[in-house]
Amino acid sequence: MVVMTRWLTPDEQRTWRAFLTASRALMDTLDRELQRDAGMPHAYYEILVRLSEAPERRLRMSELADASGSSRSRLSHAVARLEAAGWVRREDCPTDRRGQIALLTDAGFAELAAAAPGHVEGVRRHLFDALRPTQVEQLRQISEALTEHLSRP
Amino acid sequence: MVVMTRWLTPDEQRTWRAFLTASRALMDTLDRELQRDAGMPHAYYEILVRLSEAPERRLRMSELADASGSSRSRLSHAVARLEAAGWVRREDCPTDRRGQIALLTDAGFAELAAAAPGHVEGVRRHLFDALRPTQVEQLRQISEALTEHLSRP
DNA sequence: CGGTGATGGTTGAACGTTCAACTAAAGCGG
DNA sequence: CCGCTTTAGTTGAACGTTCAACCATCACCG
Repeated sequence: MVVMTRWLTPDEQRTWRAFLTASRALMDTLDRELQRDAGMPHAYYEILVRLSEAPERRLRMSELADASGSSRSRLSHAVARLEAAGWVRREDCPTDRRGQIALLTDAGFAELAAAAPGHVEGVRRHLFDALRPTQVEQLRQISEALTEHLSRP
Repeated sequence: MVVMTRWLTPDEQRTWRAFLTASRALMDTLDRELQRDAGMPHAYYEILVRLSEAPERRLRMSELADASGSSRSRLSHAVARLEAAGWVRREDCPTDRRGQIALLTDAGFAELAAAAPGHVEGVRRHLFDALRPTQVEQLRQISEALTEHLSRP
């Protein structure tokens, strides 16, 4: 079956490349800052954040994977490292013998508390300082539409 | 010196998380599709694209690095792999004996031509089909503002 | 019940990226 | 022309991610 490719218009082309460049540059910058100042990649930071927001600072591995946007495998490896660093602990799940619960230790919480201000400052400087309030609102709507669309059939 | 952290407002918080989730999901999806259909990660695809657009399909390594948003080191490793696959070749630069020129081979061009339609279709489906024309325009302006801002002092 | 498929999570290998160290050549000031 | 700094690019090790295979347990249904 022959299917015609729906190529991008020049405008779309330009938007796509601009988005690619901008989001890559932003993420790279924040990742590098976090690595330099807190010794951890952004993915690990986000795992700690999600744990810190959970009731009792504990979450099932799969919920944590969903919340932090990691694959299960990625999370397994990551939690193994975070556990070695003493920032996270694992416990068996009482209601499901297959399950594991990850919990943020006090040391992990302290680490997060130390890293947060610098990182938030970075997000503000590199992202929000570049945008007008209208654009912030637009970016939110675009992002939400995108996520909505991506999580469909 | 004590510096007060400029925390994020709830609106900014929401925007930041939405953006994070959306861009990660989008990139992951496109990367996975490209890996499945063309056997290469998105970063390699982009290197091939930039080479294909250059005069005579050749670029200095550093120009290629800038154009494709890679670090020099990343590009070195990547080109080594692309060369092993027969898609790219290296040549000495005649005007600067330190320099290297990467050039896209016919095999590489063919590979790219085979991969492009599927990938473009993915970009259209996952990104542009989710947005209204106004939003596409907004996203472009936001992205350009961001890049502009990031490439400053 | 007992089988069958789905779910939760881990593992190791292959891969790609980063970081710091390094070589070599170019540019520049005296 | 000689040192000094800068630029171009590579290298290897450490790290993080992906992918596929895997084990264990659970849930459902005949």
